[in-house]
Amino acid sequence: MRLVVADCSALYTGRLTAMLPPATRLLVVKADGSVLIHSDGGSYKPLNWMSPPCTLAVREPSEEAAERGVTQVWTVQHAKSDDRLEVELFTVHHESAHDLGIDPGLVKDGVEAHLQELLAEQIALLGDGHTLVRREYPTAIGPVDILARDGSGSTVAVEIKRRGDIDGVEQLTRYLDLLNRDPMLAPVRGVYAAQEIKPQARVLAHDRGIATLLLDYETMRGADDPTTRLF
Amino acid sequence: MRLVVADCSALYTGRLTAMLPPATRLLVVKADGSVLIHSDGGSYKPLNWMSPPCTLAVREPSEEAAERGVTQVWTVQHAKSDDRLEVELFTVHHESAHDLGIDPGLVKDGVEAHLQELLAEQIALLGDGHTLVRREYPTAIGPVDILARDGSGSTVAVEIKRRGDIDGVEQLTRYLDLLNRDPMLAPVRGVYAAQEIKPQARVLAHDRGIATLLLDYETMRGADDPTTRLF
DNA sequence: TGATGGATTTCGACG
DNA sequence: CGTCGAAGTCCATCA
Repeated sequence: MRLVVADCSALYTGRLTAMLPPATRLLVVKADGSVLIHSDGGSYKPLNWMSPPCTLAVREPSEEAAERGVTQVWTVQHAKSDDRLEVELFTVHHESAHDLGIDPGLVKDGVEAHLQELLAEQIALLGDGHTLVRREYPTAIGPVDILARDGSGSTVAVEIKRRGDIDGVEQLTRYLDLLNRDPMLAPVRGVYAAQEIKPQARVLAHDRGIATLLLDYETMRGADDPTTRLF
Repeated sequence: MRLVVADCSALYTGRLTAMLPPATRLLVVKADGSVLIHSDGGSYKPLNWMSPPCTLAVREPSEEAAERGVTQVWTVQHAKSDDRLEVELFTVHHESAHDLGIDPGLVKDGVEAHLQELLAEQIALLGDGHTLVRREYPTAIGPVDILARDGSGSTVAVEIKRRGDIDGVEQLTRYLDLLNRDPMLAPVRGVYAAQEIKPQARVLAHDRGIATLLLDYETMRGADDPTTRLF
């Protein structure tokens, strides 16, 4: 990995065109040739970048560019598309290279898949007497997150989201349309379960006879068997 | 901005729980206190990070940690939530600090808004005889990207996407349902225009009587007035 | 290898 | 300040 702090300007052309006026920035060149241009603010997203696979070529500035104070020109060309990033470097304030080796990677716990696990374990959150039929119940248009039966034996389809937006309601509606055509299952009720449900999504869901269920991850995690946790 | 290259491990707890085993990585501390942990590969996204507003506290390791070789512990606490990032540093290979100043920011050209402008200018792409009614035609559930009339005077509603996914078809369907209730406009045809249309979206659109139109940005940009371009 | 859907999404616009 | 939709989205999973 190469780190360069320099005054620079940049031009990206590809899926869009984006220009970066001259300023002092951090340039990171990773082992795979990818380049990140970071400012001293914002979030984790660089101002500009090139994703691998790509190649970096460093060359001398043209005479015209040299007169503007440019000392190096970086051309980063994507290997499989016309995406290209051109960086003009003026003063270089810092430069260093480091051997990092390969990274063992990240271990995650607590994403939507985990919410689904927990709700399947704690299916009574849907109401007393509910039993799990199965997770990822397959249909022609994709799997339903959870299929269950309520106390009276009728079918319940559950769509789980971390953030309950309107598109999740659309998705569940499509599943319900399909499931209700199956005489073995019909009538099927819908439940939209999420850690957070947007007002518009709630309104649309209730409008379509779909119940909403707010999931409390901390509580659910607390109630689950701690031996199944990753760490 | 502070740059540190060090052997480190990290633990993030907040919206999820994520663990990073020990390895050599780049740590970036931005002026606003935010922290990025980058490996020497992947994309522009860090392995782990903390977004501003947050505060970084550096402290000595506990006795137990010191015995494991830990030399520093960084605790990055989000200001408004319980999100927290804990980094244990072992050997530090590099450390430097740089004053970057504020960044003038990025200038973009060629996003969805631009596609909409170009299609409005070149409305005949919908077919001979089409005329523009207006862009961002307001409805109760949000603005329709483009409203036009075809050669015979009947109304056409256009939804524009860069990438034509299934949700765009759903969106246009909702608009059409609504617009078709207006006797002044009905019957309204739908056109789904995008630089790329996913097969499922195409099938669903045609199933609902919605036409699809593939947009070629380069050609459209070539046909437009070059003086209106940003650069 | 391409399609699909989630994401610690981030980011910008608008009400 | 929330809400909503786009993004050079990235990314893993699955067919």
